[in-house]
Amino acid sequence: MPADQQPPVPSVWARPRAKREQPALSRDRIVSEAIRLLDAEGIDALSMRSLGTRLGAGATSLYRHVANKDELIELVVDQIYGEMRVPDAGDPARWRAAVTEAARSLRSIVLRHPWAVSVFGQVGLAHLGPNLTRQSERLLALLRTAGFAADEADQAMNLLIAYVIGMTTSEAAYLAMLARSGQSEQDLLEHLRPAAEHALRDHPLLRESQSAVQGKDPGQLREESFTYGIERILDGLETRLRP
Amino acid sequence: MPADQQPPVPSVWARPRAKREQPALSRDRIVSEAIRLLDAEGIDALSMRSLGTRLGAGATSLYRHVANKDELIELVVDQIYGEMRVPDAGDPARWRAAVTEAARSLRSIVLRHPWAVSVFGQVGLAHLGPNLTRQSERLLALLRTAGFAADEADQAMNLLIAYVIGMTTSEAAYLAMLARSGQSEQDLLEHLRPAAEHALRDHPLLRESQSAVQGKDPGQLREESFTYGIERILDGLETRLRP
DNA sequence: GCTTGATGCGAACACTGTACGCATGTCAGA
DNA sequence: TCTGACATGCGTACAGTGTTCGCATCAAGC
Repeated sequence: MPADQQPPVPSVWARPRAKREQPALSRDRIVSEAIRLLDAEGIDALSMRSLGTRLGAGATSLYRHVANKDELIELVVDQIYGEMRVPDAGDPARWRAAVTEAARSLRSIVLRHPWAVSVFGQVGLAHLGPNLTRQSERLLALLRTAGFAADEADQAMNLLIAYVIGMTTSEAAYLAMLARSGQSEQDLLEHLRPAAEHALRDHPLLRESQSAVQGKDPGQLREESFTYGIERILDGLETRLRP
Repeated sequence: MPADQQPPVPSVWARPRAKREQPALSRDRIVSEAIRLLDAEGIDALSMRSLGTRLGAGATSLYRHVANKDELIELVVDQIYGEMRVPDAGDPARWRAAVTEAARSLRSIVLRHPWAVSVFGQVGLAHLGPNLTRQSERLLALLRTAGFAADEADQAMNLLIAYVIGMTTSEAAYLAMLARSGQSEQDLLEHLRPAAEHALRDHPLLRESQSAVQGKDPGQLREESFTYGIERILDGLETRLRP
């Protein structure tokens, strides 16, 4: 090999790259850019190629830091569980308020990241991720200080999380459809009106329920409905604390 | 064009097909074959091509009866809601038993069709499908005769369905993973042991809960946990009926 | 017979996840 | 300073995806 490997007309710009000036590619950067992409464009827009491009990298470079797309999604799901806020276990008398706050926090995560509900079914609840385990431990502490024994606290936690996930799944799926339609919620509902009327034709009770909420603010209704469920669950749990 | 379009050596077997001897392709046949395919091989195995092949048809023929894959999935989801059994509204005093039966029925549908949970998030709850609306009407009737007013019955129904969907989502995702692993549940748990111990290292309460159920039958535990949640929800609802 | 409308399907397109092998950059030790 | 080992990035390629389009075939009605 010749000693001089430079091209005939050397130039700083011709050299590949002086140094690795960026934080390079890392699992963390990949996961958080994936979340940004998902928040901005939804689940269908997430491909290894599109994500790679956003990171200024080739599609296949990601595979150095992530085993495959499924693993990436597990990481992404655990990451957003990290946004959950569970109050410290404190005054046992205020356990209802604390649990309610945790539940609202989980709901708001899902509404902030509505694509999440379309991967919960593949990932389960990502049972072993560090963030989910951390939050579970804190929620469990809340219930234990409220007075539940070890095994029952676990069941109570499952009940609470299942309710929040189930409720927000239907909310988030609806909101994602709304976003895809590009219309305002009122326009969409107006547009769906004939189909809805036809579907409820032979169902007087559903019609009655629906006309009872006619004209109210849909967002507030969702909020109230969520709160109603939490309140009933807490009522049901409370009967176990003082027989 | 020449009058004789037959090939030089005509034959019955050379002719495309004598008659349309099969029930042909129809939306119903497509949907039920899709469910068979999903039950047998899971969500990843469902492609328009694989489904077409199973029906003895080309992939693109399906598009004559179904707008696209998303619509097919909506139809499939509504179809399995049709398997739900909701008791007739009868004795108001037995509303807890009736609601419990409906909830168990919904759970068993999801466990029979575990792939469903990975599409709930895309489809919402398929709000306008004929089967779901029919079952909702029946569940609503149950709650109305139990004594709930129109608007509250609606919220109670949302609470119940959200809980069942949320709980079974995590169950079904776990069971799907179990099925993919090809191992028995005991083998899988043994195999996951080291990872689980590492994940729970700094979480004493989770460890305590987990060791409390060590050695018990996992299937029965899931059943008990589900029942616990339903009971608490019904307790919570009951406080609203007799103040 | 001829026309019309519904149905099936082969070919093609743009895209997907990912395996493989090569090039490059970093660093430890001689 | 040279050398080997290793980690990282990426171009290429492959099998498979959902879906569009235009052409062939059928049944029914005039």
